[in-house]
Amino acid sequence: MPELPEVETVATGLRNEILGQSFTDIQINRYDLRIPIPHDLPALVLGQKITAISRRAKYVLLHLANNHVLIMHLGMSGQILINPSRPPQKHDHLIFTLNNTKIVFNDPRRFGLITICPSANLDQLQFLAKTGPEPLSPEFNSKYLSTTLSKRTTPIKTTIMNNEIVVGIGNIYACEALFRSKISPLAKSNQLTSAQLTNLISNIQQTLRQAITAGGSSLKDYVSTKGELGYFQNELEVYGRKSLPCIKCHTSISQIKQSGRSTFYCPNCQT
DNA sequence: CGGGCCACCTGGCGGC
DNA sequence: TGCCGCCAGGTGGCCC
Repeated sequence: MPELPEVETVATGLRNEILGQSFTDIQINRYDLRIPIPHDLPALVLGQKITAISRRAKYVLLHLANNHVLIMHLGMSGQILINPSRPPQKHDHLIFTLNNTKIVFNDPRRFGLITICPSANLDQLQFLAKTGPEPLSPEFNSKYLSTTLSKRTTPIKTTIMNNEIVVGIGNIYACEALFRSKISPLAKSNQLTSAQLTNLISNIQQTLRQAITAGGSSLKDYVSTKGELGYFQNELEVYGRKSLPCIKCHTSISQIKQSGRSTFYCPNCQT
């Protein structure tokens, strides 16, 4: 279930628990995640102190004292659990131990990944090499967006989910931000006015920030229990509401497919 | 190069 | 109860 706010929440949770600690053990139960776990990962990680923890796009980055970065991605179904009280489970693929803390990486669908690279090579890493700005950064502004979209005829929803344009906006937040902006997900990217783009950016940022705040408030539950509490489910205004009345105008919410992904929108409010 | 489609993998749910 | 098909919050590759 991870979108950007959730990954941010995970990174924050890890920072609170294991920043400054060193790896004392690693148990790898299976190597074949989306990409194979490198066989030299344990050698590069064991004994190393975590000097910083950050997030880039939907990747959690653990910066190590030996100038390597441990990179983790949750895919569609991944969880990172800190000292879980539950017994080990089938899809606990990797377990890190740091002094008294256990970090469990669980991912039933194995769309997630764990890898490591020298810090200096991070930007050239396959997954981060061609990525656009962070949605919450100053670089993601209307000037950037209008320039980048000027020749794009792709529907705006597909565009804001394109990591080369802007990273970290998943399907739910794309739907929610477009709803708040009263922009149709089908609108061609290059036909939006600069006022619309400014408004869209503002709504993307507000929605993400709001969800990060919500994630933070239930952080403890999230890391200590099941993980899939759906802490922001209550705040969703359009996602998952097919055929239910729009909360603003009571028109029935539509569900369509765009680039293979479900899109929910109000055909009356969003034009 | 832009844009659409598909595959990767497992589990949950609704329908029959 | 059981089986089947469909669906899922991500991402990159391939093909036109």
